[in-house]
This record gives sequence, C-alpha cells and structure tokens, in this order.
Amino acid sequence: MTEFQNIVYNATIKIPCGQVTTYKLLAQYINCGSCQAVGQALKVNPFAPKVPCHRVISSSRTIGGFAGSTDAKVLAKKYALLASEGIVFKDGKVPKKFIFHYTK
DNA sequence: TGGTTGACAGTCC
DNA sequence: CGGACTGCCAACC
Repeated sequence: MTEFQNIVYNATIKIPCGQVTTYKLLAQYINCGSCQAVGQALKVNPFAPKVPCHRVISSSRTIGGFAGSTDAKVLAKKYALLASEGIVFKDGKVPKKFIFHYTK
C-alpha cells in the first residue's frame, strides 16, 4: 500500500452513489497530472468493492475500462453495476448530470 | 541497495 | 485516427 494509492482510494470512496467521475477529475483532485496512474492504482485496489472503481470513467464520459480489462464482457458488468445505481449510459456516454465534481 | 526500464482501466494534439 | 506525453508502480539489472 503506497501513499498515492491511499489517496486514490480515499478520493474514489467519496463518489456518492448514483454518480460517477472521470479519471481526469480524480487525477486533478489528488493533484496528479496523469490519469493513468489513477487507473493503475484502481486496477490493483485491495478494497474492492469497497472502492467503487466502476464509478470512475474516462473523460468524454465514455466508460473506459474496468477490472484491468477493456473487454466488452467485463464492461457489460460495469454497465450493470452503474445501472443498479441509477446511472444509465446514453449513446455510449454518461449524461452530464451523473458526473460528480470534487469540491475541495 | 539503488538506478533504470517497461507497462498502464488515459488524455491531449 | 495515430502518436506523444503524463505519473506511478513493479520488475530487473
């Protein structure tokens, strides 16, 4: 467990149910220039599903990846998880109203 | 023990 | 649409 991972998980948990955020927003919030670093931390997150990594999507509001994979079957599970929280994808994207913005 | 290399659930140009 | 760049981590000398 590194300090950086701890920050990422802590920030991810703050995402309220029924909303999602983007890798970029998350990276900016934790003052990290690279969103890949965030994805890498989420990929190996030891707190799943306590850390809702499915609530983190790509910028442009596309779904991105999940569980270290971009496979369509895995992404289908991510869709289902989000749908169970009331988040629906419109035309492969998440409506803006579902995007959670961090407030410092 | 410590510096370097490659990989990554992304983003920008 | 392809390539470059980003920061962090793990593996490898």
